[in-house]
Amino acid sequence: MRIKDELKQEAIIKATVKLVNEIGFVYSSVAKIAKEADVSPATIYIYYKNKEDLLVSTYLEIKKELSEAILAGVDETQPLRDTLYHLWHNGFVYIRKNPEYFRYAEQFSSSPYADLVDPKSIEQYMGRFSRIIQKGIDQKILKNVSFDLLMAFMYFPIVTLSNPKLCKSFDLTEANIEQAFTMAWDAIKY
Amino acid sequence: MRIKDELKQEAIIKATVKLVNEIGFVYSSVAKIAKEADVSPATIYIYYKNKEDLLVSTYLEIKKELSEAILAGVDETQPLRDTLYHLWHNGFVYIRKNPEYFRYAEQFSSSPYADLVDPKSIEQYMGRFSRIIQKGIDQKILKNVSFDLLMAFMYFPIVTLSNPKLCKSFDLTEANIEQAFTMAWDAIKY
Amino acid sequence: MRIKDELKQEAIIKATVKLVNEIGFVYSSVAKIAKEADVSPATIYIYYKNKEDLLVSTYLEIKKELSEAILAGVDETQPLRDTLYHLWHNGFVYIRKNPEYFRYAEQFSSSPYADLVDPKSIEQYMGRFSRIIQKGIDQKILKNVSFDLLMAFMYFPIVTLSNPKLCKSFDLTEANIEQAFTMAWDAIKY
Amino acid sequence: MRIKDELKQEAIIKATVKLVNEIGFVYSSVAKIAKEADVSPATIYIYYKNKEDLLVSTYLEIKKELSEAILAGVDETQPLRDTLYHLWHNGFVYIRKNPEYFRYAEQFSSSPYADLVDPKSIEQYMGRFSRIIQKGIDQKILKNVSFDLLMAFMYFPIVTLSNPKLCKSFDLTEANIEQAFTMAWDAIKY
DNA sequence: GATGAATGAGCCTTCATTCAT
DNA sequence: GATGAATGAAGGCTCATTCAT
Repeated sequence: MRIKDELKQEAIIKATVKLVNEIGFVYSSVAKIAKEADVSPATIYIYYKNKEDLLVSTYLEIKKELSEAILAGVDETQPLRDTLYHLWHNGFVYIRKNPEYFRYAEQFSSSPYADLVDPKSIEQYMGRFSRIIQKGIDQKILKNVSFDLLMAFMYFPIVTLSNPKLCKSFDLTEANIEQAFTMAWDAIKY
Repeated sequence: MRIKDELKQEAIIKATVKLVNEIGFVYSSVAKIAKEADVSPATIYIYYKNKEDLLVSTYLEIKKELSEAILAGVDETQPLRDTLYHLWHNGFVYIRKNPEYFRYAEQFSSSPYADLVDPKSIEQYMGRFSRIIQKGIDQKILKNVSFDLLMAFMYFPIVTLSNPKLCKSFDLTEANIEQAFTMAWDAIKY
Repeated sequence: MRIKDELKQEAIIKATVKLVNEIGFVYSSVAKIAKEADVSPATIYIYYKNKEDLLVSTYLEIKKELSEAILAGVDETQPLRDTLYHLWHNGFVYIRKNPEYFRYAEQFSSSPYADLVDPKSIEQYMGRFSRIIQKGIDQKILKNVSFDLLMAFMYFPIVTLSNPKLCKSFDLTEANIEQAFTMAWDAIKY
Repeated sequence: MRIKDELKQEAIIKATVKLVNEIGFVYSSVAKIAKEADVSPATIYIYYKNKEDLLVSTYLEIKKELSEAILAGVDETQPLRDTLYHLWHNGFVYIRKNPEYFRYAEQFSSSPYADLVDPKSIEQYMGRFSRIIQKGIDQKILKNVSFDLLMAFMYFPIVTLSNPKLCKSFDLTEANIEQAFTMAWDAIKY
């Protein structure tokens, strides 16, 4: 038996991301993705159970990459503000380097496919971040509010600001990233 | 001749919103909407030029309602913090009362149909809010940062927190609304 | 009771002919015809049983006009060649003056609606022409061939030559009309 | 992989021709053609870009066949009258053998789809015929009149006479074909 | 493993016609 | 008589998926 061709799978993922970015989630049919990847539609069904599986897997792959990128090089022994800024900065840098992956994830999140993702598969990436936050609350460095609230000011602004549709004039420069962080920090600090 | 049945149009809008909330934007076909509204598919085309028109019109209608609700009773002579809290509170109250309209608008914003909306038709609702913010900056009450940044901490958290998909455990109680505002205010105040 | 408005009926016929000429038989929907005639679709159903009736009636109306025009001023006491030329000329003149009626009739003839016309309603107009022809045969002025054959060379060339789609460069000038007749006459004469 | 099933494509063409002949151009929907061909509607779109392409391609195929049939075995060294009779006869024979193809072509020619055919693709078949005619004019065997006029008496009568709708009692017997030719020849000869 | 052919279900939209005023 | 609203059926076409090689 032949083994699955990694290059082929990669081509499929790239085509998926590219098409979703170019023509949107709805119009990215399996046939079009196959054509873009220079592959038969049937081939996609060798690597993925169905379209849903393709889209969800691609999303999870990106989400994993993003999470790893965000947590890269984090040193929890540093002051909390520095640690959080490190995370914050990592997030923006990843998006700046991989805007098309980020946009795919954004589109996916607000599509009906999002409901199909097992929440645990996302939360696993949050574990460490969650613990860092909790420590900040315990030490009375952060406001003692719900996790959702802290996320709303420490994580989602990254997404909002990086979305050119929502924030047309916010460029991902170092100065802007830092200025935004100051605001986020002011929001959550005790 | 027969006059247009207002109830019929309303039924169409309600069916549209309901279906989009239940099964998502993509799967809400004209046929399904018609069935839900207890109307012939062809009837929809009496009231709307096409599917796009139906969806966009419904969105604009909601956006208008939301904007009016947010600006209702605003008194700019009050201290800025009070004014902004008033707006903030109005927003959450509207969403609490019309969660299905809000969710429709959210899904619409992140769909390809969003590109079809003339930006001006949205910005018109922002005018007054924008002036209030600018005054705050001029008086050095607010941080002197870009409008996008202030929006990211003063407006989009409303959207984020109200989205049960993103914030599962954030209920729109008065206490939570106020707590969230404190954070937003801390983020933007000078 | 009110009487039917002749102007309205005429507007409907004119709109029908105009639209069929402009956008073709297939695309001339009742709704479009109604709009062109500045009338409600329902109104058309007051004057005509259904779409078929509208189209057939319009056709018959034109056919009648054409037949009358062709036979106008015919004097059978003249030499046969002169009589036939008179008819021939009349035909071309009518078409030259009413190209849109002619084109409508042409399109109708080759549409499925044509099958719905009672052949008798057409043949009635042919009666006199038929007798003239028969006399020519009896007097051995014309070839003793079937009526269809004589029509193929004495009548259908009018239609063919007047159809700009088929004969792009044949203009309906007097010289051309006469030249064509000479050929037709040569074909049928004994 | 599966290779394209030639039988399937042929079935589609046959079904198209059959249906157009039976129920007319307008009512021959893709769905009905598919059913007649015992094929899925979607399959038709594998072989043809769209309905237009299906109809036009079928027409061109027939036109090509007809043209080849007409020109088959033509020997220009023979006397012009014999050559033309050969062409004339060939045309009738093809139509007699393939009446359904001929009727399809006729209906197509007078449908709005006809406008979509590149005139050149038709004219190419006319080239040789056109040269034969021109030689006849130069040698003063034929009347010195426009090409359209010669066509009106040498080509279109074939079409007219073969159309049972127009000429109910003209059978394509050898005697009739010859008789008709005599008339055509009389029309065009010098 | 890989493919292009093949498909039934469903898409958005328009149709000829009737209804209610 | 005249109308615009209303409709079920059907239009052409694309979809996610499976088949056969």
